Amino acid sequence: MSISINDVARVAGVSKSTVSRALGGGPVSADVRARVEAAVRQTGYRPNLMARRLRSRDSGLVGMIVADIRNPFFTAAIGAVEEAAYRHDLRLVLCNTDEDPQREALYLQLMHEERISGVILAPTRATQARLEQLQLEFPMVLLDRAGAGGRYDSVVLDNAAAAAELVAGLAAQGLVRIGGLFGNTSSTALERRDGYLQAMQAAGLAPDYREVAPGAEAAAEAVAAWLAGPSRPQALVASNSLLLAGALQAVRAAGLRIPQDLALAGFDNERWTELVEPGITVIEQPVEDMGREAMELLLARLRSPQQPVRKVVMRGRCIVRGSTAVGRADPG
Amino acid sequence: MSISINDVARVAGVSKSTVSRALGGGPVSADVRARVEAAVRQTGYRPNLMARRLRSRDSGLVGMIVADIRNPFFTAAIGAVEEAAYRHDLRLVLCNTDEDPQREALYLQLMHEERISGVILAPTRATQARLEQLQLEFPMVLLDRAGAGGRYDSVVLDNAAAAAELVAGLAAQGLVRIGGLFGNTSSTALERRDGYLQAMQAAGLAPDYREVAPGAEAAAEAVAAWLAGPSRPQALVASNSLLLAGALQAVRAAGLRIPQDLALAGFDNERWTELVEPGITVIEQPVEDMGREAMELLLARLRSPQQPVRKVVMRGRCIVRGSTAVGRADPG
DNA sequence: CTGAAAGCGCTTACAG
DNA sequence: CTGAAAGCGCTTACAG
Repeated sequence: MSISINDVARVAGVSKSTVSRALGGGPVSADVRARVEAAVRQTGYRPNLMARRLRSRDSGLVGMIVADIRNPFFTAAIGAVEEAAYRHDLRLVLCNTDEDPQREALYLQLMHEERISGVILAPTRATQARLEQLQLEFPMVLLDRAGAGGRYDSVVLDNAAAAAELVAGLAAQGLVRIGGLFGNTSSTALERRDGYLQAMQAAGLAPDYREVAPGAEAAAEAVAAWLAGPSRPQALVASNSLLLAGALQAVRAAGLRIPQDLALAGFDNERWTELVEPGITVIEQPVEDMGREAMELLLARLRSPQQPVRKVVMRGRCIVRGSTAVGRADPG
Repeated sequence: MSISINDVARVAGVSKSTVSRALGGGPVSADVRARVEAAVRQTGYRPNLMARRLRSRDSGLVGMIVADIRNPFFTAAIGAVEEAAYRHDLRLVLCNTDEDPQREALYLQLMHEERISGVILAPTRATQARLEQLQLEFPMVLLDRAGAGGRYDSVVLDNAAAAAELVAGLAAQGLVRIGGLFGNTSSTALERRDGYLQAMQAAGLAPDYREVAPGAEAAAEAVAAWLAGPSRPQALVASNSLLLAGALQAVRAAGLRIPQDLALAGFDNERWTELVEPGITVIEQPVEDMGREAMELLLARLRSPQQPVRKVVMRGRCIVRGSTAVGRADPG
């Protein structure tokens, strides 16, 4: 049997109300406080959070639902959110949906059953569409994937601008057949595709892109077929680091040289993008800031539920490396 | 105000006991079951898990405490554990300690306060030492880091054998100054170091190793100094993928060729180890299996608390790539 | 098969 | 400052 507040009360010789107050930092006499503290030590008492939360109607829990825990972008975001939660004395319940809308729905329901204080979510497109009509009982902040919708606070990258910057850089080097490789589950990929399309049009180039499942395997397959096909691109822009890795894998397998045979650029400044040769040109996302900011938005919303919806758009940083240095010497 | 079981009972025209039974799949008449289900739909009722857990004394929660969420090994392990938890209708509470023993202690205490059903832990050495005397109220399974201790079920790699295999491979190519690079926080690193030492001795070679904080930055710094020093190694074995990446970074910065100037090998078959040129020789860990197995051990322990302690040791697979192909043509 | 009652371990008005 | 009482939303013996 577990030790309860009653045991402490008995040992300290006070009522359990008083123990509760002493533990909660309420107004108690110094003598009582000392006796309670001694009793806690003596009994090894640890409060039961289930009971505390049930009674106080505050779960002290924050949920985070991400689409792919194996994507380093999300891992880094989780780390930042966890850190922030820890600082605010909140616990983080993590859910991984593997881009499955059904699991997203299930987890959102579960969050409700947990009477969670708030949720940070990176939804699939499918879920995103239904989010607007959803009547949630807790505040939610969208991270990385927000779309145009307006009901939720969100923190995202300026995806279109970032993708456009990559394309513009390639076009400026005289490349013409610039292909795009985008995930097919996130609004983020959609926005990057739009930025790609706009930049291609601005450069007077004909777009050519593929949308694939957002993992390295699917990307490798798609790119392998693409490279073997009739309209081989001169450059490829991939919309996340997993797609980028898959693309690189296919390029290597095809025996093509980078950047002479194919220039390559993508998203997320993973360490390996600097370790391969030549290094890969990427958009670096301020992912730690994004995670922290998402938590800040959530806390602000919890404090004042009625405040206007905020959308924080962050700027990516383009890191130019050898993979796009066409016509120049490889700096690697 | 939230909808409670009382509201459902009123709408269905039965007592809340009956609602509870109907929802829990207990013995109720078909008529009542239908009415309860209709009432649930009508009211939009969702059970309050806090209350349910408090009463039933079963949290349905599994905790996972890892040292570094940014280490892909742990990310993959988390994914596998989460998947298994999901299948068994358990929720996963994730905690990240950043290799900080204080946070480990805090989280373990928290797990108790959550009345968590069980915990999967990858402890630092500091915590590991104290684990034996700890009197936990929940079962715990050690993942990846177990040491010699005997009180807990665990699933680990045969670390010494794996490290020895890497060293033997390098020694077989006539390399003499084979350096080791190990993390300074985990028993895993310790075991890999021991495997390294044994293999060096078996090969009649003088060991030379460094122990560093288990991150890429510290590794890069240490290796940079090492390479610039008087006894530059001919080969380097790194005990995880972060250290390996840091080492590679330093090698690149020093302008050395792999494997001619320096052979390189390490742990964890991250995708990038195949994408760099030459590819890096690594020990692949069956990380998904390890995560799944940890959950299996935990479930078995929950079912029969008195069963003997089990330690599952898994074998790594050595994947030989160009980074250790000294004296042969680079296969990359 | 169903309901009334007790109780899980807390916190929080309410008196004093 | 302290205690007795009520109650958070459930589940689970206990009767019937």
